[in-house]
Amino acid sequence: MLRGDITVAIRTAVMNELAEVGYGRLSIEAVARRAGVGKTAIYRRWSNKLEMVLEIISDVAERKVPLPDTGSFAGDLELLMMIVSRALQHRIASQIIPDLMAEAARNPQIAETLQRALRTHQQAVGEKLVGQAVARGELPEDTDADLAVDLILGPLYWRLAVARQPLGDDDLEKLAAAVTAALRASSD
Amino acid sequence: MLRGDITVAIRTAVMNELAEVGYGRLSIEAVARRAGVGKTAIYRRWSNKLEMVLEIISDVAERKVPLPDTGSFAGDLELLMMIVSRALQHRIASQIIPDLMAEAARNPQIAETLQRALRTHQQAVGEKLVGQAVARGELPEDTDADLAVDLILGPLYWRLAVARQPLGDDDLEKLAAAVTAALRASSD
DNA sequence: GTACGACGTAACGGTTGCGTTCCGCCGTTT
DNA sequence: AAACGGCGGAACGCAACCGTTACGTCGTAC
Repeated sequence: MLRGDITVAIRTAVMNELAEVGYGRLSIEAVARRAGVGKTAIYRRWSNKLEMVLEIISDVAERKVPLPDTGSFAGDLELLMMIVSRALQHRIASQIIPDLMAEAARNPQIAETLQRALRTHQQAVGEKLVGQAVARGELPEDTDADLAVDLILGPLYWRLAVARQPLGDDDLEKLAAAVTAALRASSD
Repeated sequence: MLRGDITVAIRTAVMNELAEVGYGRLSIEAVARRAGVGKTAIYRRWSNKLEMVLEIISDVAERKVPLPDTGSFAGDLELLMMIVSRALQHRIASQIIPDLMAEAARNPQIAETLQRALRTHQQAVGEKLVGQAVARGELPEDTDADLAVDLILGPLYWRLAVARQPLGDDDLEKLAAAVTAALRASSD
């Protein structure tokens, strides 16, 4: 019964509004204005701001990242880091993600939604990446997948989302090499 | 002329309010209420919310971190990571920092203030740490100090401020060992 | 062609915050 | 003793947004 095109307009309006003003200052009225839609159309779909954002965000966040398998750990790692760095340099994502992360620190529902989306996929990616490398003999058997995830995503997130410094291909290579060295030695 | 005790009350109220509701929803009225102070006392000191927060934050952020020098790179690194992890696990800091980081993405003035505070100190710490280690022959001469900072702070920030998973002393050791290995190999 | 229902518009009363102003109080300075 | 000035409190007009309601339009299903 609800018109699909209008739902889409609202969803993209929410994303853009989130990027521009953040969750804290996001207002239903502004979303309606931006989407060219009446407030009623929004309240017909969701009962309040939190519910609306949660539904839209979790929908976007749960789109799976393709798990790399290039045949070598170095290749997998570089591909993964490339994908993540591209994502974190995307205009909207780079605004929304840190904002929601910060919001999650004080809103358990947002935290849970993000954790489910992030952790599930990232942990899976990390475990697959490490598992493949261990199976190939490229990494020690006792390699810690969680540690690997921290080492891979941490510097990328820090550099791109926090320090907000551009990351060139050469930087990416250096980073990948460093992470590889770190994990190779991790059984010491 | 302005009473110092009142200024202090306002400052701490701002910090607590920032931690609880974030910059986006921080209101002068709430700060005044929390500080047990009239709005006039606030407007007598700052002309608006942005100016107030910037002044207070930059004041706090510019308190220098003691630069470690334990005599060995491993010692320096572990000490630094311990200090940073302690700071990031502090209740108020762990709420305020990601929030302001996210806000910085859309407010150039906040971005500049944070960059100045963060970058200046972190870069200095990174360069000193790496410099000492290189001088002692513990790291290759061409070690990239920026890369080192990314590798040291990235995983910590990711783990504590983003993923919000506790970091035990053993995890810290593993992380430090991994970073050391990464940097040792970075001249390859 | 009639009934249904989602749509936009407009308005509602209520809340919150803005930045400003005026007041009376009170401690300090002179 | 008098003047000064920061203080809290209260109220101002204004703006934004909340969540809800009523209304008229329009496309679709029956």
